[in-house]
Amino acid sequence: MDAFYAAVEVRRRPELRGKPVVVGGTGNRGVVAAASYEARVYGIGSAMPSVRARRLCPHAVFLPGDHAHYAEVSKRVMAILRDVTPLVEPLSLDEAFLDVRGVARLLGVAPDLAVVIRERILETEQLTCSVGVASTKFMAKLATERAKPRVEPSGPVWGSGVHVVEAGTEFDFLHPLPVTALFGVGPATSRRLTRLGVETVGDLARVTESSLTAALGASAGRQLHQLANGVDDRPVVVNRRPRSISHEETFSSDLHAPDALDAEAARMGDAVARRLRSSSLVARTIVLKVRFGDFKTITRSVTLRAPTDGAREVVAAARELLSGVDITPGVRLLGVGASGLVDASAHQLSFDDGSDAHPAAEQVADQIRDRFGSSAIGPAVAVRAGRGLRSPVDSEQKWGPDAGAPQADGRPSR
DNA sequence: TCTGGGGTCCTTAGTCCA
DNA sequence: TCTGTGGACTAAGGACCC
Repeated sequence: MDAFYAAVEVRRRPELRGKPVVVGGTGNRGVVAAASYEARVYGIGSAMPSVRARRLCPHAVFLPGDHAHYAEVSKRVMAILRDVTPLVEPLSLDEAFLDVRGVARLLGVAPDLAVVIRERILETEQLTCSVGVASTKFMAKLATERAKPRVEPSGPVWGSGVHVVEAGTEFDFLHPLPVTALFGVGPATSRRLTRLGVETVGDLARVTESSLTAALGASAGRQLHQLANGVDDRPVVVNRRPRSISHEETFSSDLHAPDALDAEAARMGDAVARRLRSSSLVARTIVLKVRFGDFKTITRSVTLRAPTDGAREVVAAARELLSGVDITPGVRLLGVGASGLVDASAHQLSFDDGSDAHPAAEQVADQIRDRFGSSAIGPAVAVRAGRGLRSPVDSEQKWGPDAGAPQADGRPSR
């Protein structure tokens, strides 16, 4: 999807059409989640601090974002794709891989299907998307980038919408691209490759695999060597089970009070447990993430005796991990996560595993939240500490702390 | 400039055990 | 019984993606 969150907001509020629209954190610690192409003309891009975006284009419309709504729209768009083929692998809310080899005889060849998909999404959702067609996943992704709208100083230039990499022309397409275009090449890898004299994918293809593995490690070296040479045999995978579930939050100002942090850990642990239950998963490992005022980030984790989806166990583990962390420098961000996930149904509870994974009280709490909203009930420690019971959904809607959010520990702002 | 939130995967180091 | 080795597992951190 093109500038997905921003496009969805413009659809809801047609008066914003043609204007620079920025979706993301509205506070001074937030970042941009999506920018309309009109906003990108000013140099605004995703992951940019909101403060900087505001400086670049003060008259842009800044919106806080509505994750639940985007998820709804995404579900409908994915349904359109599944109408074409059942082999759909969602990559995020606004991206998916399709394997259309099996439906070509029935519905038409891939380039024609790409046009059909664009038309259907535009017709039913009034949203534009770009489609890349190629013989491998990573090449299709690069082709999609080529099909997307571009930004020039004079304004947005709407792209072709579909880009096809014909068989036999893969290297003509691939080799002139900068290495940073490849999936998995970020700033750190790019720096190392520059030291090897590698600027383009073509340069990369000429480096031996052994040189690459020596510079980047066995896994990354091998993978990049293959990609640069057009090799990518990953299939489209339809049902991926999540590997981890987490909640984290940056505070509007650093927290110092142990009680306040303890309450936050409890609230986030409760939210994580609830999401585990709603996904019918249990977790073996609980992870606490702490980012200090100087941005130094640590994680602490514990593997439980038995997998759980119980709020009591998750919260207890998170609080225990927090108690072992020196918080005196002040905490900018706190997060609680669960990994080592297995299907709840596959996990047989034993009599002596120390957990009762589905206490009746938690099921009732889930029902109350389903009916009256997620702020209707929460862990007592969060209530006692006077923190609002922000729900997982509320948290998902945020890209950084609110503008003007109250100080959680009552300290004056710096 | 000043860095969100949700994820995935990889590397390294330490420990336990056969 | 002692020692070495390698695999499995755990913990922590880093890079990367949308």
